[in-house]
Amino acid sequence: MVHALTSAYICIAMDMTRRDIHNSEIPALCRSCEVRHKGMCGALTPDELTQLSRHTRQVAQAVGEELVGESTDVAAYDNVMRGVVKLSKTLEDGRQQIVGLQFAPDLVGRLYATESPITAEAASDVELCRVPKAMLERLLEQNPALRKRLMDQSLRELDEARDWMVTLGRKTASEKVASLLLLIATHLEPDARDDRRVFDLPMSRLDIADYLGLTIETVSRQLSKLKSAGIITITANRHIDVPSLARLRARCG
Amino acid sequence: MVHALTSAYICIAMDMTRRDIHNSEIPALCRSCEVRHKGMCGALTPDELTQLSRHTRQVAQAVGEELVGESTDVAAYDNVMRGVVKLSKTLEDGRQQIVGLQFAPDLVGRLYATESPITAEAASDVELCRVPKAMLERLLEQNPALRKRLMDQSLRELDEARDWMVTLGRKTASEKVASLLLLIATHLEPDARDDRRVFDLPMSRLDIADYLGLTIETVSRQLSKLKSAGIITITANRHIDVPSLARLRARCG
DNA sequence: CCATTTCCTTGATCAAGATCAAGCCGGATG
DNA sequence: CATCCGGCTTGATCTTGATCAAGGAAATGG
Repeated sequence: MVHALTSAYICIAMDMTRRDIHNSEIPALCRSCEVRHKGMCGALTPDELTQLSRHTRQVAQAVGEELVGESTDVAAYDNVMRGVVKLSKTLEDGRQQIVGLQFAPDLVGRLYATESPITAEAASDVELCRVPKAMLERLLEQNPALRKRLMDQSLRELDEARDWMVTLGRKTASEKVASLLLLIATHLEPDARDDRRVFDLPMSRLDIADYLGLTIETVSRQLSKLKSAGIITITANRHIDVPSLARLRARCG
Repeated sequence: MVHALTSAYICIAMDMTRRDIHNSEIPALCRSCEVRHKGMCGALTPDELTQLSRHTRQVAQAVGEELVGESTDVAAYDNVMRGVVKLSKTLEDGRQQIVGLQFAPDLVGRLYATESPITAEAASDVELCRVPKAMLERLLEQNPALRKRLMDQSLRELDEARDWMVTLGRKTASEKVASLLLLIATHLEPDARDDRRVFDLPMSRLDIADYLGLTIETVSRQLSKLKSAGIITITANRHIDVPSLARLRARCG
């Protein structure tokens, strides 16, 4: 299920399209960047890129594999190339809460911390570029553009976390489920022209429940309700068709 | 109720005690920093401080006053000197969720954004130092120490937001209330030696409910339960005595 | 191919917390 | 001083979502 990666590169949010990258001075190792949106390559000098590529490893993780554990030493940062990574925290008695999802081209890993405050796991099959911690931090030191990218990602994640707190604290079960579908639809089909979205849920019902602070039964019931209300169509458990994003959004509270 | 501020200064997290500040080269305008823990002054050169002080205003806000509104232009950053600032988001129908609390010496305001994604309000009476947005961003450009401070604050806020997501999504009402008391106790009495904490709640029951994703009735009931269980003593509605922090923490789930 | 297991759905019941309602308390006001 | 008002508490009832339970569907493995 997991495709082999074909070259060493690293991508972090950068306002540069793939075409831009092709046209730039950036060495070949960066050219094959598969990330749909934008890659960070442009934030680095050719020298830095060459240096980086020597230490970067491509990693493929199957569903459920753990990238970093809670209260575990952080040895590397992972750049998401494909798939979805879930960030979670667990209470002593096993109750779990997913506190964030990361899509390409996010960087997984708490900057500067020696110990990860959260667990990062592959929610779907995932492809990663793994950079040694010290390496990235050194680059960060000397490269203002890269620094700004990561500052922006952190601030965006903070905004997203706070948005989600509203969902967790104040929305009903059906609003929660609608909000999640909307979130995933906009991340997986960001550039669709019209109001329709078709995508595969990159996570299990349990993951959904843990992200929404619900039980799987409630999630299942709410999805069934959205289905019978004609807001969505579900086939093969994971394949979702949202004929009108506007109609879905109206359910988000 | 709000004390007058006595001099222009700005304080942002910095590993420098008040004594250090007194002993340093930093000009007089910084000396009267009232923030208990650490001030940022040391992160700035005397020149920068002088320049900054010309543009900094001291502001006092009574309970309930708004510092920045949701989707409102950000013109300045506010450095909290005393009191508690609540960060909140509101749904169309009025449901509200508090998504963070800020204590001295936090900086209030979404860095770089032109539009604030959240509302910031005084939860208690508050004293602030207000810096023009452009000014701080210019300093940020040229001062690595300051940049690191703010990066660290942002990452800490992200960690805190994610911690709170567990509270919102997976804890019971009584665990939520216990978690909040613990949070406030550790912020308001950070350096108490023993296991006892005595403090005044810096927020109303409604604020507490909005922070915990509960109703005021449930909050009230849970506080009464903690009281009758002998975990806490409440006098005058706001004054809390926690004889044993460990016993409280045991309730936090 | 069938057996097993995991994931998902649906139904019945239960309980945590919301809602509705009444009253208390302390401070402000005339 | 009496009244008013906002913030808080407490009680009664209701609703939402959890829990318990059973069975179906799809993936996995022999």
